[in-house]
Amino acid sequence: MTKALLADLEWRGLIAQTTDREALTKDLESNPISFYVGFDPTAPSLHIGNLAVICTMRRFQLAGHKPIPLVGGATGLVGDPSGRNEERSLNDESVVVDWVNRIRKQLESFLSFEGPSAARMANNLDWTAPISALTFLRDIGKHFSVNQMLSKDSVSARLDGGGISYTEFSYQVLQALDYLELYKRHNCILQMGGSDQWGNIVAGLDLIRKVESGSGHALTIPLITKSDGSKFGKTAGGSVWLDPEMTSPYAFFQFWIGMDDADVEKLLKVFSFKSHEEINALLDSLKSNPGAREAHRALARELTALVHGDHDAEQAEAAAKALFGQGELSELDEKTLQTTLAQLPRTEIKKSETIPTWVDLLTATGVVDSKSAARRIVKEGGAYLNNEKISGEDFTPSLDNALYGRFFILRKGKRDLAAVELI
RNA sequence: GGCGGGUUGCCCGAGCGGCCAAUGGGAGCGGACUGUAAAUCCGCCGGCUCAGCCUUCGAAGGUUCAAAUCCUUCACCCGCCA
Repeated sequence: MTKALLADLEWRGLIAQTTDREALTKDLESNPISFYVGFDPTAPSLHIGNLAVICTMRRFQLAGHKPIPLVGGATGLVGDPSGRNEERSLNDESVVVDWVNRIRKQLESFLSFEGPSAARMANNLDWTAPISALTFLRDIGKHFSVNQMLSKDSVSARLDGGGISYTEFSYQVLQALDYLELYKRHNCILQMGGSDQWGNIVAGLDLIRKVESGSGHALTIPLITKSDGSKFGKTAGGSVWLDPEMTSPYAFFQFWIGMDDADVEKLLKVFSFKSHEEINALLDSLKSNPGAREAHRALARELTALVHGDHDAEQAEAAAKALFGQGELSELDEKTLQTTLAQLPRTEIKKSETIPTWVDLLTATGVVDSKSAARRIVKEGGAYLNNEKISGEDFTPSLDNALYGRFFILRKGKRDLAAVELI
């Protein structure tokens, strides 16, 4: 499989750009290499946009290479200008430290830290923090030509647009230093990243050449795009996060299930660890029997399991089946119902108090922004209680409607569900 | 520093004293069709104690029975000149 690694990536559409392809192929095929991918802590969690490169890292490890996931404890304090037309606002140091820890933990679950190709976690704060400003300017800065720095896409875009601070302008130097450090410490000879990272990665290669007379490789993967032009990984509710507290496994599962048919082929290839044959079989099914949605289901199942574990993936799928199945909700046993509802947006009311109207309940779950919005849903005929359509803006569920005496399932439209528990 | 243009609801963008919660497009939402898809069609799309009321058109003041629309000051953006 090692030999076929790049070919496999190619087939999956995962290669945007590489440095000398032949040299890279040769290095990958002759020996296991160390390679790194950096993740800056810009939020408390990684999101689905990070997943393609994470999966790619995993593919490299499965092929016998040694991953160095790097969390940008230092670079996260500075801010990467790549792909942004505005200056980032700086986050508090304590916040970044917290995010570093959380992201490190998330990354750990995708890689193996044992065996011959064990992964090794890195944090660029380790070597960046101790450097004095003078050392930095004399030993590192001297190798950078401002002329070249200005020509990078990430910088020139900003020169034309909203401007750039000295802080963010320096970002590429820090990232270059990371590559140099990892090259020196662990003989890391490949850096991967999203296609917007090309400039930063190449800056590192230049630095390695100048300081160590060494050489390495760069590989970028394309930005995942959707066929309708909208941004992959964004939903109405915002980003799809990998943290189950921020995006429930159920919502995560639904994200994949709801994908356009037109995008499924690309997504399966990018994200699935199935063999080419298996993937092709799923794609055949998608063409011949689209209504069955087998490819969607396989994709959702596999990725939810990868990110949240088998158990949560099964729960999410079971929940989907229960809530969207043709079966009666009342046929679900209490325990299944409870675990299913646990993943939905929810609210609680006291049994002793008067039950609020459907509109008030839905508003309380946060599925709609305002009461007016909830009223509109009722007026337009998109309001359901326990999968049965209701009407009348003042409709109020009664205790008799409660499943097992304590649950209401509210539905808005076709697939937006929320749970109410009577306590 | 001088002169001119601009700042409108999630985004783009009309409106230029009353008929304006504000045209149109996009996004989003609901319905129909279908497959928890796409396309299409229909409807909705500031809030609320909802046949009424309240708060919006960069900010603050002012004129008027009445202002997003007129005046003043301030802030930011964009052109031309220096």
